[in-house]
Amino acid sequence: MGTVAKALSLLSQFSLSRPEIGLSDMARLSGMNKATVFRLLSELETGGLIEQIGPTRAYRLGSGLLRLATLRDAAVPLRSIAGSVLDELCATTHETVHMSLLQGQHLNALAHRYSSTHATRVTMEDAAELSFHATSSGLAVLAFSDPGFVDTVLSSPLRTFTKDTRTDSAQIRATLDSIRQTGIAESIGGFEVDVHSHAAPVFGPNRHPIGALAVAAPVSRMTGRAPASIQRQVATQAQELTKQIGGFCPPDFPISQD
Amino acid sequence: MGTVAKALSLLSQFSLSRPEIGLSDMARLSGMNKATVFRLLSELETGGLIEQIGPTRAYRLGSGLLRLATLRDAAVPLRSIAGSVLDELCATTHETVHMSLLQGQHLNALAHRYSSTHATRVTMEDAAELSFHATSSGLAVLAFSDPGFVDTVLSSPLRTFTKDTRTDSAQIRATLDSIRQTGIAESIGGFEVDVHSHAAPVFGPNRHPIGALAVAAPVSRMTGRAPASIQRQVATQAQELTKQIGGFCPPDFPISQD
DNA sequence: CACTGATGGTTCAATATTCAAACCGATGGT
DNA sequence: ACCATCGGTTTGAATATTGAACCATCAGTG
Repeated sequence: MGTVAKALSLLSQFSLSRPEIGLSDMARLSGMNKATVFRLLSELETGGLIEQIGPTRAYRLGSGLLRLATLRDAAVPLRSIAGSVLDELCATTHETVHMSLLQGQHLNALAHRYSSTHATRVTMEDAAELSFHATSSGLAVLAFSDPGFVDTVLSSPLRTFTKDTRTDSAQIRATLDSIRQTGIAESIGGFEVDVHSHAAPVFGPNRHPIGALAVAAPVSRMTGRAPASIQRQVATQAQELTKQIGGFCPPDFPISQD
Repeated sequence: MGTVAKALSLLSQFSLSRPEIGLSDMARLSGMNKATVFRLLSELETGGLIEQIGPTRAYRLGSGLLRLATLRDAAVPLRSIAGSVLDELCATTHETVHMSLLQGQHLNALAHRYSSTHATRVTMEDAAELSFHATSSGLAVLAFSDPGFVDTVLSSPLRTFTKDTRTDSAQIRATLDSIRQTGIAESIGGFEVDVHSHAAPVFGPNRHPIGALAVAAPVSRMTGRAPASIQRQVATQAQELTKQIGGFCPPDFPISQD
């Protein structure tokens, strides 16, 4: 692992639940030497990617990220594009919709929209981590990830979130096969009880999945023609999103492409 | 310069006007060897901070920045806080307001608001670079930066943007002294003709300036009591912003602090 | 077609950087 | 006073980085 990769791995130690990390903690979390971590953190700090807090001397993500994200957004307005896609999908499905982003080994919620049509809705938290095996978004991404990554994910312990969480790796592989046929993933109460969600993968410029677009509804409303309708809509919107960010579907993706 | 710093310096080569950069270009721009640049770019890519575009093989800022910026924003909601401060300042001054962020050696616009009160307004571009010696925001930041940085800035060539741009370094130092007295910086047509702007610095947790809050108006409207009113408002809002992001004014800052 | 000058990407020996463990001063709890 | 922990610094030994030259490919040009 190169030096830069190590430095970047420090960045990914930060999360919603751990927004600030001290030097020694960081060394432990990353499994690297304290001196190494210190130097890396110092360099990241002068680069503005992290900053040190006064009294406790802990580190947190820095303000320079805002500028870089602004520039990224200007070059490839994913957020705004995703925004309009989310608005559209939310308006037509009348359910909670969200988009997630694949970040290294993790899938995280990036943005979401609630519909005001129904009194009950599925609630979400931005930047929340999504499980690969238990969420529709995770399955959608996994189905089109390279086999090595799938092996990595499925060979690590699969957490049970609800009584309906599927944790049998062979069964999940079968599910991935069927997702590859349809381009749509589904999870019924596997991550949160009473939530039935559909998701479609979104692809980047390298034809690899970069995330997923999903619709999450209460189980009770997903009856009759509702699932089929939502599947169609989430699939087309995900396709649209892929196209607008300059991405391409992989050759084996089932839905029409140009 | 360490390896990580070099890698990060590649990131800062991207700008609004150069959102995509090829390998050779990047090597030229950064003054580093092509092989070095390639390895750094590769590592940054696996880290998700940049990504490579299909056909042309050029590089651009990556989607991983969105997640990091989201996390940063969750930890220190500068963007949302700045948003409400900008809204407030815009509503009370009826002029274009913006916030800028100090990023290493550069000051960049981060967010802005237009007022719809007047038919004429000053327009802005997000992530645009602001000159230190010619803008009110730049002067506000410079006045409270450490002397070494001031020397660096003032000893490099000072670009002339308009006929009213001040480029005499001794004169600028005198201006900085008076800014230190008042806590407010001013620029009349020094950066863009016909623009009269006022700015106040915003401080981070280390009592160092992290950026500035500014109000930019047409020269013709800055008459009578208008400047004094704007100065008061931008100063109090900048103070408020500093407080809300967990920052502290330096000991020599003239405006009341706790 | 061959030549030219780009491009992105790769190789390898010389070299500068990074690593790991021990150490330091300060702080805080017992 | 003690012990543990903190952030930070030093050391020779180990390792990664460097830069020039090289390759394949492409686009334009005579």
